[in-house]
Amino acid sequence: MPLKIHNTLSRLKEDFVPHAPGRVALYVCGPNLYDPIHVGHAFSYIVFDTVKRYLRLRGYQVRHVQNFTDIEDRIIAKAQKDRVTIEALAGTYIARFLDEMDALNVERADAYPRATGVIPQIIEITRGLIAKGFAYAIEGDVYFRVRQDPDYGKLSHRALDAMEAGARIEIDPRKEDPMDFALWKASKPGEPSWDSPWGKGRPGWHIECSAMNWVEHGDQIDIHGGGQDVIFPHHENEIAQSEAFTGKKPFAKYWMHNALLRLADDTSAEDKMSRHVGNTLWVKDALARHAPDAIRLYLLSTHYRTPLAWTDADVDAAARGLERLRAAVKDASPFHGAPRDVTLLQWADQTREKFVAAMDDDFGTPQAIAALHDLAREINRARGASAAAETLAPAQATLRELAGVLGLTLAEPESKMLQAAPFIELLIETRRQLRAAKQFALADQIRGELAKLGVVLEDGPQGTTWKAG
RNA sequence: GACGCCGUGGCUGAGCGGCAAAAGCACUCGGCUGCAAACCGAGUUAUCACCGGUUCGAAUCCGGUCGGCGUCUCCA
Repeated sequence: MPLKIHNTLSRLKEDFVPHAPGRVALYVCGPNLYDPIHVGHAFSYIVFDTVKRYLRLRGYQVRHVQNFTDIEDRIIAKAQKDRVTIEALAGTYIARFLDEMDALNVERADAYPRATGVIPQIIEITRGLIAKGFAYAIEGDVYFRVRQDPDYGKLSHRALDAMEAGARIEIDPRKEDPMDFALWKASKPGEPSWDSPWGKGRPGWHIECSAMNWVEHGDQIDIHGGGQDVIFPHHENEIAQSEAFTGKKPFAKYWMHNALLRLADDTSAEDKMSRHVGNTLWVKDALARHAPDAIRLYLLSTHYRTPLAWTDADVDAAARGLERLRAAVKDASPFHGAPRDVTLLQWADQTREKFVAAMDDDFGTPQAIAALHDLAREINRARGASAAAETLAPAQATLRELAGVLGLTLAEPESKMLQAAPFIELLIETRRQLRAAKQFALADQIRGELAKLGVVLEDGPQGTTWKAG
């Protein structure tokens, strides 16, 4: 069975066949560096991190490129407001971005090109487009001539004439068509600028992605990803520029767009999370409240093309579900009573099949997660029946591996009570002796008092363990 | 106005023409335990928004209604 991917271009699920067998060129839209990222961004990056991990499980060699847009109107404005250079501003947010991605177990991309790093190529593409009649220069600006591109609108499925009716920005009378967009903008005094054949200026908003793709991947790529909010105009324009410049179609074979995360606010109205609207939850704040695994499990529990409204209560519910998966991969029982049982192995194999079938269908993470829960239950059941370690281990390895495809570590959360550990162990030992002496009232008191301090004791056949509650 | 998306048990959320409508959270009862927790088992909440149609058969397809949402040069 082939992997199927929903392609925004065709609005259909298509069999995935990359240009080069076994290799995938993946480009994911990265952040504009004028602010930290919020969990909506993180959702997109987690989705495509999962896509990448799954492609690898499917045997593909993936080259993943993610851009940093470090020159743009808002960045310039923010840098001026903060009285720093755009380089310094970008550097600050890039460092923070990488830290936050690491924390969320989002694998690093193979390359992180920056818009300001591809200025010569941007100029080259712009010149090429002018030479081919796809662009024109006016007073230091260069615009793309949308009427020259008969395919314009094919990604967002819009007709040029229909769009003009809804245009709500002031029309620049110098442009041949209101929909023509800037490839290069003449710089205003005090703004960062680069020399070009059209005078001092800087890139428009869309051209940098065409240039970075061209530099990192070449004329054509396999998968281009991003949020649904950048389908138009950003990706539409990117296609127009790239295909007009290289003459090769399609620029990207599969366009994947994740639905937008919403944030339920106090009035219970749910709006798209957006830096412009102001209803954002910074990744940093989300990480302060929730474990990375819980955040990922929560975000992936809905299909990536279905809108999701973030609530802390739902993330907490996901965290409790995560506990079951964690419990299943804990150390196997050291008892050797039961014979090695093949039933559990069959469950593991079946889970792998269900997982792959779910992910093959346009990355069906909700069903993939359900399969993981099914396997966890079987493992726990087998352990409850005193299954031997060698029976549990292969199934646990499968669970770990598949959870890993979703970027879940299943690691115990870092204890904030490491300092207290020796004292807790001491209390546990004291309590063990009390229990041995049937002094249950005192033993229960210790357990109860520790619980109040956020330490949960669990008595098992092999003794008592504790965790931060 | 144009182009789309969504409405499934208390909550989250799969399924998208035909096995008893996944899975998680919550809840109830039972097992295990000195008692708990964790885990396991059993179970309760579903007129699949509403109306009509197509079909042997629809949550799933078609038409309409109501409600919610996205994009239409700020946006992951």
